[in-house]
Amino acid sequence: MEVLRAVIAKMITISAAELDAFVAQCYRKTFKKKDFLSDAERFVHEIYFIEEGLLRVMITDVEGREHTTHFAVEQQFIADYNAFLTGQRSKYQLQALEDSSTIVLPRKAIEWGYEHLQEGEKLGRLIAEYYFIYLDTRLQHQYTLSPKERYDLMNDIFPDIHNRVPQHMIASYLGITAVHLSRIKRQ
Amino acid sequence: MEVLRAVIAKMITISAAELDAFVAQCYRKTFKKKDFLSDAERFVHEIYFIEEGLLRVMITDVEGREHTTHFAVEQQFIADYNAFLTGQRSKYQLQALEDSSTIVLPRKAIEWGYEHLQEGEKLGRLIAEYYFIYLDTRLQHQYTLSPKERYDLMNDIFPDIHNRVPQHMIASYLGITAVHLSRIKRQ
DNA sequence: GCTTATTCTAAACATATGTTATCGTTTTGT
DNA sequence: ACAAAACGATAACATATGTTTAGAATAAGC
Repeated sequence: MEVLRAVIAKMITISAAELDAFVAQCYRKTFKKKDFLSDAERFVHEIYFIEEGLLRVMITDVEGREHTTHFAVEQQFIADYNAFLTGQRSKYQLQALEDSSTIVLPRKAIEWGYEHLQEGEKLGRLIAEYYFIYLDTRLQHQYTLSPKERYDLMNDIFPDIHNRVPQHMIASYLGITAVHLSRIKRQ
Repeated sequence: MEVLRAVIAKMITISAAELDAFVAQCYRKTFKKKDFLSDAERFVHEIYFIEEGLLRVMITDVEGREHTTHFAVEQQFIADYNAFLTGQRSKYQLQALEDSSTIVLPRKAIEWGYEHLQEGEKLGRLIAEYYFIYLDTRLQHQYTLSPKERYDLMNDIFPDIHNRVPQHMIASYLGITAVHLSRIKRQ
């Protein structure tokens, strides 16, 4: 749990005792490649912290088509945070794209944190802000960048993604089809 | 400022004295139809609370095309929250679509709130969460609903929008062209 | 190590959606 | 009250992007 402790300690001021108490309420859970952490239509009561591996968030539309909306790797949090917050059924699925090791932060631990950690609310605020910034920035790119530019940007930010996830998922993440991405790369 | 006080009091537990002190750091600002509250490429240091009127958030792409990303009305907050949080230059513009009255929450007031209000951090968390949920839900709809369905949904949620904003902005908000929206309505 | 499944590219084809232009109608500003 | 601007509908046309299919290259599973 060392990495999780370090990540939290970087976000807020927190004592070792507080960290102990918080982390004691979390537990490790591992997933094999292609496992689903969480399915659509379920109620969501946990956030995952990724120790090792690579996961994605996807959503399935009425025609049964999958859309990948998010990739996450080591030292990041991942969840259907919307369903977690609103209490509504999940619309997303979380899936491991590699064998992965996660730490589960159950709702109880998080709410305990809001009440008992000195800066628990601040941690919650920072996480929500982080999620918002991530989403909004992606949206901005969707509006202002061409598929090709989004593709190049992704390669800058996450250079080894090609070796870790299949291209059709990258295409989906970029909002285009696999065929179209292949065409773009040709040029 | 009564409405702002009420909205805040509904979100967190807060004393009248705290509210007084907070609200004293805010001030009213009015805008005429078509005025810009805030321009792109600026640094953002305020959040607006809408007392009266209707505003939009828009972004301009490289080809000079405007995309409307958000409408907001009475009793809602509006801002380029991304730029506010990250300290980067604004990518969005905020524009009044009707003569509007707002209350400006300067960064100083908000940061003062985090430090001095009993539940200041919680208020910040709730606002960030609200923004996130809003964005994420829109994204979900973009993935899973057809333009026609998104149009119908918008009419359910915001029935009088047609009388308040021109159709080409609604189309832009839905992610389609004005011509296409006109075609959809014909059916 | 062999067999099966997955992945990427390519070509041919299909189409939803965008673009441009026109024309009444409505709204706005002075 | 009038002129100018903005707006909504429509038609004709253009095209970027999606769809389907096939085959060769890789990777995965037992």
